[in-house]
Parts: sequence; C-alpha cells; structure tokens
Amino acid sequence: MSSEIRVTIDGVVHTVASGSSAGELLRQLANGVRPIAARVNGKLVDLSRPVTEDAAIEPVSAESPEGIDILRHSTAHLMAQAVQTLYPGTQVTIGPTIEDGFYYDFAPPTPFTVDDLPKIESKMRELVKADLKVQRVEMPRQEAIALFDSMREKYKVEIIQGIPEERVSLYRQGDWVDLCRGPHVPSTRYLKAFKLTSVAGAYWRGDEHNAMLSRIYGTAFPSKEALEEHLRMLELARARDHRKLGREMGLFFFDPLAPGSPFFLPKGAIIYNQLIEYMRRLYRRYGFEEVITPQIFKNQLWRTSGHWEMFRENMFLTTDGENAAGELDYGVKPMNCPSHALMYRSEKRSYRDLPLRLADFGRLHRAERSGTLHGLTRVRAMSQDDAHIFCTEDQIADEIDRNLRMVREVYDALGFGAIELKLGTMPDKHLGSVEQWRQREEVLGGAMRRNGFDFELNPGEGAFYGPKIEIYVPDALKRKWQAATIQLDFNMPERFDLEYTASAGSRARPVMIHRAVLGTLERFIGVLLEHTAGVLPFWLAPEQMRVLSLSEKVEDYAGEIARLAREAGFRASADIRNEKLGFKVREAELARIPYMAVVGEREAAARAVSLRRLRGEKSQSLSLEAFIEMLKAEPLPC
RNA sequence: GCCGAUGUAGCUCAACGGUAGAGCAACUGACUUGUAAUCAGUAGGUUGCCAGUUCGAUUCUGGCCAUCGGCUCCA
Repeated sequence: MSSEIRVTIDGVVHTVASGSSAGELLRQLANGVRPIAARVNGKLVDLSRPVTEDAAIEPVSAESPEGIDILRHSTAHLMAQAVQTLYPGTQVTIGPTIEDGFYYDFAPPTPFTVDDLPKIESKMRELVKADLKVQRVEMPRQEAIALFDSMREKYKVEIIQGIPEERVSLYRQGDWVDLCRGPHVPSTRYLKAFKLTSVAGAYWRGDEHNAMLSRIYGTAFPSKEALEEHLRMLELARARDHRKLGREMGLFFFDPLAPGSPFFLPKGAIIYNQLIEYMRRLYRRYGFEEVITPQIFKNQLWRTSGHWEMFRENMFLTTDGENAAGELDYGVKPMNCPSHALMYRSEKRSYRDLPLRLADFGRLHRAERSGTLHGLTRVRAMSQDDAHIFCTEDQIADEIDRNLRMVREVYDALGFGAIELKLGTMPDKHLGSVEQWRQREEVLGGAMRRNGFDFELNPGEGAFYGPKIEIYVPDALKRKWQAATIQLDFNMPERFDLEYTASAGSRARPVMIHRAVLGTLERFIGVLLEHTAGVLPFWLAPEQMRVLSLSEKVEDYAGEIARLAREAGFRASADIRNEKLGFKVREAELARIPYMAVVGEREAAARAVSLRRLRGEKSQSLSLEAFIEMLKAEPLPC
C-alpha cells in the first residue's frame, strides 16, 4: 500500500500522505471553504472520512442542494436523539429528508401531540450546544442486528435484516446511535436553523394494516435567515389557499350536511361553466362528441363493469324504493365509462365509426373516506372533462398524440408551467401478458417523448386493465394533485363484449381510452385559484368589469356603461353606492375584477372612463367606445 | 378509515366553572366622495350536536358530526 496519494482539489493535484481525512485535506488545500461534507471521486462522504487512494475532492457547502439535504438529515437524527432522551421507550424507525424538510417516524408509548414539539426543539438546541461529534461506525450486519436487538429497537432490526450488504454503517452522537448510510455533518453544532412543524400518524412501511407510528415533520436550513424566509413563503402560500380565496371571492362554500360536496355560488359557477365551455370549443376542434348519460344504474351494471368488485366501497348505493327487501339495488355513478360502453353497444359498430370519442361532463359521486377530503381538491361530488375513446389497437398512438396535444394546449393557455407527467406501469394485479404490457407502456412512453414531454415512471401504478399517463399539478404548498390522465383499457371492452366489424367483415374488439384534460373540474379550479392567487384570466373572471361611480350625479352614466358592456356580452356591474372611491377600488381589487372603470363628472361630460386595471398602478383615460373595444379585444384561449 | 389538532356572531379572532366581547361584514342615518378601508348608531350568539360531572358547563369528561395537518386511498 502506497503511503502517498495524489488528490485533486480545485483542479490542482497535490501529493499527500494516505489516510488524511477529506476535511483536513480541504482545510489545508482548498481556499476559504467551510464545507459540511465532501465529495470524493463523486461520492458524498463525511469530512472525517480518510482518503486512502488517488482522488478528486470537492467541498460540499451547507448551501448546496446536497449540503441542505445532509443538514436536514442530520437534523432528523438530532430530533430522534432528543425524542429518545425525552421519551424513554420510544423506538425509532425511519427519518428521511423530503422536499423542504424532513420527518422521522417513531413508535412512542403514546402518540406525540403538537404540544410536544417545543420541548423537543429545546432539547435539540441543548444537544447542539453540547457540540456532540457525529461519528461513523461500520460493523458487520449481524453485529448491528445484535446491537439494536439489545436496545429493543425492533423496527431497526427489521430494517437491517432487509439490507443485503454484509457491513452496515451507524452514526453515533454522544451516547445515541442510529443506523444510517450518511453522510452527516461533523458535529451537532453545525445545526443552527431548524423548526419542527407538525405531527402526524403514519403507517409502518406505508401499509395501513401495520402499526400506526407517530411522525414529526420539521425543516432545517443553512441559516436562520433562510429558515425565516421559508416560513414567510409558507405564510404567503397559505394566503393563496383556495378554500380561503373561495370564501373571500364568494365562489363556493361547504356545508356539513353535504361533506366533501362543494356548493358553487353564482360567481364560482361562472368559472366552472367557462371551463366547460372552453373544453367544448376544444372538443369541436379535436373531434369529440358530447353526450349526456344517466346518474343512477342498477347494480348489474357495476357487476359487469367490475366496479362492484373494485370500487364498491367508494360508491354511494341507493334504491328506487320499489325493492321489497329494502336492498340497495342501485348505485350512483362514480365514473362515466360504463355509460359510454353501453352507448357504444347500443348500435352495431363498424371500423368506419372508429375512433368514436364520447365526452361527458356528467356528475360523479364517490364515497371518499372521510379523512381524505380536502377543499375542492378532494371531493365526493364532481364533474370531469371526461371522455372515452373507442378505437382499434392501430389507432391508439394517434389518439394518445391527439390528447397530449390537447393537454399541452390547455396547460399552456392556462399558464401552468410546471406540469409533471408520469407513466403508471404494470401493477401486480393485472390483466394481459407482460409482453403486452411492455408494448403498451411503450406506446404511451413513445407518445410522450414524441410530443416533447419529459416523464417519470410510476412503477406498478397503472390500472389493472392498462397503463396510464398521469399529469400532476402542484398547489400553493407544492402538494401534487393529479389532474389530467390518459389510460388504456383492454378490460372494459371485454366485459361489455364490445365489438366492431372490421374491413374484412370479421368481428374485432375495440380498445377503450379513458382520458381527461382538466381532470376533475372541482380539483382543477382549486389548483388554478392557488396558482393565480385568484387573479384569473379575463375570460374566466366571474366579474370582468365594474364601473365605480364617484357621486350620485354620475349614477346614470355608470349604469349605462355597465349596461353597454353587458349588451356586448361581458359580465359587468356598476357600483353606485354612497362610498368613497378608495373604498370601491379596494373592494374591486379584493374581488379580483380585471377592469375598473372609474367615472366622475369629468368622464360623464366627455363620455369617457378612467380605466384602472386589477393590480394596476395608474389609471388611463379613454373614450367609452375605446373601452368597450378594449374588452372585446380580450382573447379567449380558443 | 387511522394518528394529531380545531370548532365562540356571516368572516377573522378574544374571554371564562358564575348573565359571552372586539374588528370587519349586515342594517339605519349623516357625509357627495378622484384610484386599496368616511363617521356615528342599531341589530346580530341555546359558544358544532348529544350525553355526563357540577348548585351552576360555553369552559371539565365522554360520544358523535364537520373541518385542518398528515397516513392510507385517489381525479
């Protein structure tokens, strides 16, 4: 073994003694850096890691993405140490970092509550002050199992038993130790800016049949300033919560008598219906035909479709009252696909009819578990911009293309920059052969690539009847919600025995594609409100223009302007109350009205308006005709 | 459904084992207004619901309902 090695730091090669730590080498040979970890030959390691071979060494700063991740992971350890110190008998499980923070799942004698957080935080600060060295220890797997077994950490034992490597690494700080791959900060004193944010229940290994653990969420940053900035951002995001905006803007409300079922007030209904009208215009261009289908079906339909088996617990069941035994022999539809299958089957179909694209804004009801409801984004009563495409297997690729183009057009038009696509692949329970699945997954993947979409795999998350494209959009707090979806279905046509006559006169089975672009309108509106902070594009704004009068003397003129705007097809009103202009402006701003037309005696005399735009700094004077023309020039997305 | 929390006037929030209060909104009046809140007055509540403890419960306890943060599920 050579006693000298060559290390490259900042592009300069140094010859040094083997065995110095990465931290020492960086301190001596790199200029003025204060790393919390190091990257040696591309691999993240502790600063204390000895370097024993030729290597390129880079510092990892607390501010770098990897550094922040290490900081958060180390803070999770710090929290676990504090928790086990304060609550003896608590077992540790896992504590990963997540976007913007970390969590750690514990098995405590009694679940934690938010009241425990300040106590834990102050114990963490004590441990930071104690400046405990964080040391890596490697040992054979069996030895680690014995160690954690002696500590009665049964979850850790289970985790290590699942690790294939023969040696595992542990990290020790003070008298506390945890299994961990690392790396970590050199000492607890590096952890200066953290906050515990919430507690939650979480199932061991994410399975609801397992024990419920007690999870504590927290976050950490390289500096107090960065932490405070993050907390400020969270505050701002909460101001954009669609539930808050819905109340403030008078769009919708909920009543405990219909849990999970929004009531859309007149203004909210405008947004809802404008989105539907937008989709209808697109349908004309993209070749969809809208249909209207029943709401309630005999259970026989759900047995045929498979919903009885797969979805019954999420269905509202009912009866027409004529059933002598009092059975719930009808089900309220949770999806439109069975109706469309019946519609397909209502006529003899030829290959010349395909693709048949049936669109449906029908109302759907799903008995979602009570704990899962969430404002407009997770509801029990909803409509989707739903459609089912019946086509031949050869037509699938074209249809996927068509729908991906539609997705792009819609999300661009509505200003969603950051949509996330995933390909849900073959689940454990599936119909069809692995080869068929791989080929069909490739059809979807190929279509996404062809249309210039990046996507990730969502392994095993396809439907049992076929793979699917899932499109996610984030809310104000970066939670992802699935909106658009495109799913291939080879099962439903089978169950309903759907057929078409092929060109050769033979019988063939069509493929069914389930797809939605906005997804559920309720959810979409929720996410859209959070994206726009309620400042909607002109065509979606519930009230597009409001005339603000300065005094009683111009009441008539104000009313006339609103009337002219309404006659031109706009949603307009006049505020002729006895209030100061500032007050009226403020209310119009809070209602997010795109245009405010201020009129006083000056404007009335000149038949003009003083135009103020929403969130506008200054006003602009223009003639009444020019103003109406300006409204008319506002674009529709299509 | 599970874990934790919350529920007081339309909204945002106080208070408390002994008759529940503010700001905004609503209503009435005055002011006649120039680009994000004019002033004054009036009215508004079985403190989510149902039990229990207590001389007395909005407050303490239990159950239920709803909501919020997560988990699971999912558009």
